[in-house]
Amino acid sequence: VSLRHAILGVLAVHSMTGYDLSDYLSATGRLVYWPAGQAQIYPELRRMENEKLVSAKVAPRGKLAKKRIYAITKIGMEELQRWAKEPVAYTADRDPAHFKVNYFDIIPLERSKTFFETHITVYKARLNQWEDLERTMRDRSDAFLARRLAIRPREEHDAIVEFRALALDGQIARAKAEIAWARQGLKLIEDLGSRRTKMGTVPSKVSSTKSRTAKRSRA
Amino acid sequence: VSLRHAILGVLAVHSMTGYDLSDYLSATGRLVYWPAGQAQIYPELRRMENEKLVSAKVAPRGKLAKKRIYAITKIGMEELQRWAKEPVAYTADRDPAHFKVNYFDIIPLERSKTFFETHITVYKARLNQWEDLERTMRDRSDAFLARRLAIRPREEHDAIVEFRALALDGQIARAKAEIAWARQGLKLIEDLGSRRTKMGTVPSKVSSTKSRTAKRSRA
DNA sequence: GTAGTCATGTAAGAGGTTACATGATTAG
DNA sequence: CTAATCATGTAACCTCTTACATGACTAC
Repeated sequence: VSLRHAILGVLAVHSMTGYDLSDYLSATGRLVYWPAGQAQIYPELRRMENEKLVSAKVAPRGKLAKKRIYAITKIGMEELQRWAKEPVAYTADRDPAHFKVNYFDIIPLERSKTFFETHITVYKARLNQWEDLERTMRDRSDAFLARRLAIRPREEHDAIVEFRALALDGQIARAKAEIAWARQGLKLIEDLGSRRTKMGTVPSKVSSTKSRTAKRSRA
Repeated sequence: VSLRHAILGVLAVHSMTGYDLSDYLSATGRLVYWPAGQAQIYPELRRMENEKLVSAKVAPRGKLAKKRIYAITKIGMEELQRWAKEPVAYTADRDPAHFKVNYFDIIPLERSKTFFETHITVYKARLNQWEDLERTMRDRSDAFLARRLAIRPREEHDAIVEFRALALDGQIARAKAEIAWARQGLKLIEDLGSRRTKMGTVPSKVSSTKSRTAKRSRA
């Protein structure tokens, strides 16, 4: 149960509606990033309200409409701390991308190449995202962090920032590892391409991806 | 849908029962590692049978009992290839361990220390597991790989081994990144501990942030 | 003969995704 | 006036996990 604690983590800093919560959690560049759709948020908030982890204040929106602004309760704060202390449950890491590479011997090399290029693109985007966030955090210009710091004693500020940065470093390290791995993949494809040309068209120099029927055997 | 393709990947090399499949996929040191319980395997096999991706041969087991030995069909092989060519769907990576570190400012340093030590233990075990597997693969002593190679032309053997090794390298790189990150965490804790002099004490009582005024009561 | 393994399943539930439904409010 | 945004939800479905149910077989 981690969505619940992501919600508590946000509400501990700033009360907001379910709509805003979904927005906050799902947007990139957020200190508490745990993407969740409205279909997940609204029912969860109701459950949390029943368990007194959060409290809702019904506020008017315009003339007729209303909205429910959720705030964390004392019980909610305690639950957040209890969960933070608790060890994480390590689940088997099944990575669909890594897994798929097992079967690249039965597809054209061109496809594998595209795969690794996409992989690099995806993780470079994520890397940038995390690095940007860490920067706005370290110079204390992130609004959410500033608010978090404002409600905590000054002597804790360093620890708060360092732990948040460390959390981001975990994501950053992973992204870097994925990029390096994908580059290793591209290198392998190049090597195999110059060695054989049986399963698919191989761009040995510049891409001349015209015919797949070219069959050359070496040695 | 990836369990389905893990199953096809195994059956492409060796026909077996649902029981054996669950065993194979879930055991460490397996080339096709995609842990799945029987509750997942059996219904999936039935669905796959309906779609003609696999075929079952009912074989006797002892005198009265029977078992269903599943084999991959031509359609199944085609589906495996189709899926291998298809790009992977990248989902948001939510890592509960990285996420939790965000909240280490509200728990005792001792707890955080335990967390990182556990993290290192977990990923060292995984690292060993993958490295062992890669070794038994590279020297061609893995039984599953040997069987895979036996049914493929010799000139493909290198590519098969290299791609499987690459897949493992992805897991290995990730494990190494996690270990390095956790060590960074331990170092941070040491630094914070020496700054604070009081090791293992809660920074301050968690107070409700509901009131943004300076209303903090010590319970 | 009993314990552990082989073998096949069902039930319930957690967590997440996609799509749909509804209506008020605000910005241009 | 219209479109985008704010706001709250429901329904269906997918994947995975945990627990339970059943019974035959094998090793000791």
